[in-house]
Amino acid sequence: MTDFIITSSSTTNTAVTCTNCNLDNLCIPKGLSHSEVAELGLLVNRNNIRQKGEVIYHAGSPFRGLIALRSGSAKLMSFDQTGNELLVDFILPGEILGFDGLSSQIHNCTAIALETLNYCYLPAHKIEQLAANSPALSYMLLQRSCNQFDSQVNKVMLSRRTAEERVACFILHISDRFQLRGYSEMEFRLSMSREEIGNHLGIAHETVSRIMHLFQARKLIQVKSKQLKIINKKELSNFYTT
Amino acid sequence: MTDFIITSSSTTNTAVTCTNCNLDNLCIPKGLSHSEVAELGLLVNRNNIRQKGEVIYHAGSPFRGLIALRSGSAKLMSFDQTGNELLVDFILPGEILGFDGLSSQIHNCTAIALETLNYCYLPAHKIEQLAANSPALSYMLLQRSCNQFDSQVNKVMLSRRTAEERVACFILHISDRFQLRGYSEMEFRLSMSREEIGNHLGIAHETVSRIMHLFQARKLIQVKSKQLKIINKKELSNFYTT
DNA sequence: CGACGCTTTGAGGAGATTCAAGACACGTGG
DNA sequence: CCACGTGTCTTGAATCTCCTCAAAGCGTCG
Repeated sequence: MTDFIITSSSTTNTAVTCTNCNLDNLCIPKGLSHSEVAELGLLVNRNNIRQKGEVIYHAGSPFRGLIALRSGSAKLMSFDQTGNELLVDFILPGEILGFDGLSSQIHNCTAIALETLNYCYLPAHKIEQLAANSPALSYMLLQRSCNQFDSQVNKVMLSRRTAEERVACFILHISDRFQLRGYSEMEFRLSMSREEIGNHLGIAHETVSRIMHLFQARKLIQVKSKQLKIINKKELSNFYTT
Repeated sequence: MTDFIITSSSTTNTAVTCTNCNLDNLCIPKGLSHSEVAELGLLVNRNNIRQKGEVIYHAGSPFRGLIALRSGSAKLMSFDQTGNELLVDFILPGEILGFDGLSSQIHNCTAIALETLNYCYLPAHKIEQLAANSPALSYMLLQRSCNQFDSQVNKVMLSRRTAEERVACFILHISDRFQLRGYSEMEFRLSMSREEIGNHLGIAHETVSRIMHLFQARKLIQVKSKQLKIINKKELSNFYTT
């Protein structure tokens, strides 16, 4: 069976810059001019690798820059004083990581690889430099950051819905993000465990499992461990729209 | 009894600019140089008034700029397709409103006055201009925006805790924000209803009421309708730290 | 092949919701 | 100034959703 782990096809290309990266319409370059992308390309630090379970940055460590995921996937975790942990978000290729450290210059969250991954990073001291040279780029960063705010608002809204609605929304959201990256939106492999999904959605992992199998019984999806196939996308979305 | 509605003492001063505003160390100017504050002052549109219940901006309307609250208080609401509403945040003087529209140029949220309020606003087309002239200022906006992200993460974390923990946290958080603005942190008047608190915390308004009176029975607070007095702040904070 | 971790499934229990009804506060008009 | 009406707040009882605890199945990797 095909493995749906996302891998950038250009990782084998040694001369990749932001200009010829295949994620350019998802990542920071999206919407920038040629010359701006070229300038960005000169400042970016490429080909950083992490294996499954390895930390990209720790909560409490100084902010060293923004990170753009090239391939693989990661999870963004937050911890409070009581040791309670929250899986803030799953990160897919083309998505930006690190905003949690920009405000105070200290990371509030910990980023951990869910599988082998490759990322680029834009050093902190170069962000201000960019802001000076390219207002459009700095405005774009601001937009990206605000976008994260919007998606957090959606997350809070979701936390008010029932467990079934949350799981339906999670499946559809992941599906959309796979599609945006050129992968099948109907059948894919989840790189995260039930435990991690549950943590992210605010429900017990047993509940995640129960509901996925309930959806299977209703012929909305087909699930076997980490492999997932959407059968009736429309009804699945009606599910949490109504 | 003193009314705890926050009012900027300088509203009667006709020549207020960012340079002599008494909220300068809470609002956008915080951390900026004299000349930067002066430049900001020239771009800002002042003395906009809204009465209780009036809308500052609507979800779906085009982004027209960032708003800094001078006096009074507001609530930031979000609505999903199903008509479900979420009270995203309460806004106090010195806080920035409008990030929800910066990413897509269309507001995702609706901002509504909780009482008579006064605000300044920085028009959208001037934000890019500012970014060009003052990298520090644009970087500051980015920081502010990321800060919002951090506080949303905290909000999601809070949504995992029990109802009692949420109410305790809400009281302490409001208390801290009053203190930061120079008002008593131990006794104040809530400008929002139980319904609005419940919506914000993700619990029924009956539960808010029950728990506040439970806290009163435990001699942690004293509550009478909208008037609130903190008796034992330490134990109240232990409450959700342990 | 065995051990470990992840997933599934079941039963009982706790916390919060919903519905309902009464108390209180505030503003309006007589 | 008081009576009235409306909206907010409080309190109670029944219900429900989801959690916790427990144990068994499945897969994977050394």
